Amino acid sequence: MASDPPTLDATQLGAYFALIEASSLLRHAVEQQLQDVGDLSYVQFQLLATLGDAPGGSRRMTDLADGVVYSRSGLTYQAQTLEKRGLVVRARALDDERSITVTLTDAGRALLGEVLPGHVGVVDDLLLAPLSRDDVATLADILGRARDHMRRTPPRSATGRRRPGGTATATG
Amino acid sequence: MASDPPTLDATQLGAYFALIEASSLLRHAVEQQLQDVGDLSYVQFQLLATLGDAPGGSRRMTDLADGVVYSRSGLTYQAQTLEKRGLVVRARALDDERSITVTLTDAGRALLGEVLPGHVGVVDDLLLAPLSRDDVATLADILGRARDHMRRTPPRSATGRRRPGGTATATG
DNA sequence: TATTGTTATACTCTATAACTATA
DNA sequence: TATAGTTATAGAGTATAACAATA
Repeated sequence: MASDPPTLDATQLGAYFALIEASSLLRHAVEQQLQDVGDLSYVQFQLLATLGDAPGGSRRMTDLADGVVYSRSGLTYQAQTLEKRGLVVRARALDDERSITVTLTDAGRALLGEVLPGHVGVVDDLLLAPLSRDDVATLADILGRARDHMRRTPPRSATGRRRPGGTATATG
Repeated sequence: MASDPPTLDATQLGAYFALIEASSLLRHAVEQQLQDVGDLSYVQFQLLATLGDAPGGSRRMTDLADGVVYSRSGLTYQAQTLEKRGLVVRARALDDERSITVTLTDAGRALLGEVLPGHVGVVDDLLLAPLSRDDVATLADILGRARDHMRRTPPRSATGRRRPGGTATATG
């Protein structure tokens, strides 16, 4: 009658831990480089890079949030920070008066260009170096599927699995 | 004469982005569960779990830090927090008077047991669900190699790649 | 001198709730 | 009413530097 498998086998654990630790190490190294070279946090870099890929360097706030930030106020905070530094500009959207359009400035694009080579260098040296061409393709495929699945899967706060029994607080 | 490949090809970018986004989504979901059920941050959970795997539930502070925390003061902070909640105990090490041994308490182990099923559930539902058995094994292999490589690779702050040319600050 | 760990401090970031304005 | 975004605020976490104690 038990519906939850309470454990993972060794392989599953290995995949999970490897994912967490590899991404953590990579992210830490990348953050270091971005901070050193561009005085940017990773989130800020992601926002700039997202804008850099967008047509006209513009995106609505809501669209910008996508996979990068998990709360609206957090995005507002970062957008303000970037705007103060002159890396982006915010303006009301033309069609929808509620929306704000965030646009990459020349300075923002320049900084992106300054930071990018080193960024790529870190990813190259740390993540890609020990992997074959096939490995990289396989990794992209598997993790791509996992990511797509996670995107589709809603947070299950009120779903099934809660805590089993008693009180959760462990002392005071 | 160019030594830095300034870009990644589509596959490499795909692998990198998929890694970052998948791990970010997974981590966010797991953090939510840990917070809800055990009032634990991910780092705190990692520390408890590391102790749970250690012989006698004990580790020296330095050893505990390993892949989890990137500064000593950060570890001290977390260890204090966990100790205040009665989840771990700290005591001077027997052999080396400088060292502190951190030990999981019964309450700590209990909380770990309370949190673990849901934790596994999230990993199962979010990461493993869309993957075949082979995918998982492959993922563990590839990311395991990447992680091992990163562990061995020292941070290259003073190494080769710095910023290319002019000033990095983009405005003020 | 090098290592282990703590403290003080300052800062970044995130999230929640209340709020404004437009659709 | 629902959506887009901001503000106020509070809390968690992190890192640096100075410090004490042991090896």
